[in-house]
Amino acid sequence: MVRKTKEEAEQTRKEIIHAARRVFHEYGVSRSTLEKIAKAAGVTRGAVYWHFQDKAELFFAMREDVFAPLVERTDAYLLSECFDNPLDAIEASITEFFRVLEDSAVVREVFEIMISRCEYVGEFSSVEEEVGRPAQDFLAKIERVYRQAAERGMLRPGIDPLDAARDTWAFTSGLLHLLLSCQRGSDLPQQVSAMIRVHMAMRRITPA
Amino acid sequence: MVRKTKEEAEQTRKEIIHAARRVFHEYGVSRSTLEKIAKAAGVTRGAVYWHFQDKAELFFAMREDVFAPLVERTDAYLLSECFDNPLDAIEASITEFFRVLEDSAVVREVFEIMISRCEYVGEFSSVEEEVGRPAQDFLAKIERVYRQAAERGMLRPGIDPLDAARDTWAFTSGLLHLLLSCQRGSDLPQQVSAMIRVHMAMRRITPA
DNA sequence: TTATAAACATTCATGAATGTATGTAAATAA
DNA sequence: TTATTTACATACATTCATGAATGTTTATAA
Repeated sequence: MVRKTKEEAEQTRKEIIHAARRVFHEYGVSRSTLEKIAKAAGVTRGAVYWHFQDKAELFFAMREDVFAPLVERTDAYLLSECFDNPLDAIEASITEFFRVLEDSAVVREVFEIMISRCEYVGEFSSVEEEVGRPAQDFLAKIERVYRQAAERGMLRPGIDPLDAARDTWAFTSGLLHLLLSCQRGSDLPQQVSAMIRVHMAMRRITPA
Repeated sequence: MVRKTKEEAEQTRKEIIHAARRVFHEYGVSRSTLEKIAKAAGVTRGAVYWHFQDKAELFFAMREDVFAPLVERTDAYLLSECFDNPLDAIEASITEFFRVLEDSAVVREVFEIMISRCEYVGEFSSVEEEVGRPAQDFLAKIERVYRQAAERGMLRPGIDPLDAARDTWAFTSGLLHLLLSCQRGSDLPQQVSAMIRVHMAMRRITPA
């Protein structure tokens, strides 16, 4: 049975992406042969080559699948006007990010692949920029929000908005990396939300 | 001419390690063949196999070469009794770490290899633990120093030493990752020392 | 002085992994 | 209904990396 219908074809495409994620996660990207991925998806290499030009394109597809909706979700909090304190928006956005990371095994797997199971050289060096861009964007966004907080007198006096943004930027990046590389027995996952709260508390005005 | 003297042999061993670093950095670990490394070192694969069992052992040797002295240097600041304010010890230690990273191309290359040019799977999954251990140790050490600062009344009231330590821990890790993955045109390297100063300033008692 | 072993170089067999080329049956358009 | 794609599977050629085996000097110990 060859020649599936369009929907079926789209389905196998998704299955290949899912299989790629599992195989990438288990063996690392460079040791993940297209044969292994194909087998894990229940197809042959022919199918993989039909849907994707090569391993790199498959990698990009896998990444885009989870990245776009994640950025959209966190931005919804960050840019929301519903918070009367902009600092709450930042805290909610970061908290949401790590909640998704905790709840969704798929998202976590993709991040683990990107952080500790992929070599950013050759065809993959462009990925580094694509991964770096959201990070840069995040810095720009929280700087704006911190500035709003300062204007409304809700940022602790003496703290420059840009400085606060850079510090939160590094904090978030570090927490992500530590979380993904922490041993199984670590209690870090349980500390995450508290760490975020403490981090933000340090830049709030003291509640008299 | 084969059969070198012991010192010459040790010299070629070091040259193989240096060559490995350059090749790892350019091609990534998995695409770095022992043939390439050997050629870069001016020897053949025979020499590489003589000194190291396989690529993994060569990788470990390269890492250990720069890691041990670096930890020693930063710990010297962190555990020094010369500072009358423990927060200065933390600040000096972190600053020193990033200064070495900025000044030494060798150190930077090794960190870049470990962070974005190596897949932590298979024989290399143990590296992740070895890299994670210094990070865990760092957390424990700065927690102790923060506690000293609190006892001496030099930590801003309302901040728990453990909370401060965790926040600094994440900040440092994040700054490292952002720095190593930042684009060439970025001005982040110039901001590093200021960011550290700002970070620490937020937990110092307000200078009246 | 000589036997031994160190410090490599060279060669070989083997096993992947990749990309491409070709085969094929069914869906779809005309 | 038939011609043409589509959506794969199969087969093939080529390249490349690894590990082991073996060869070759020469330092070094006895």
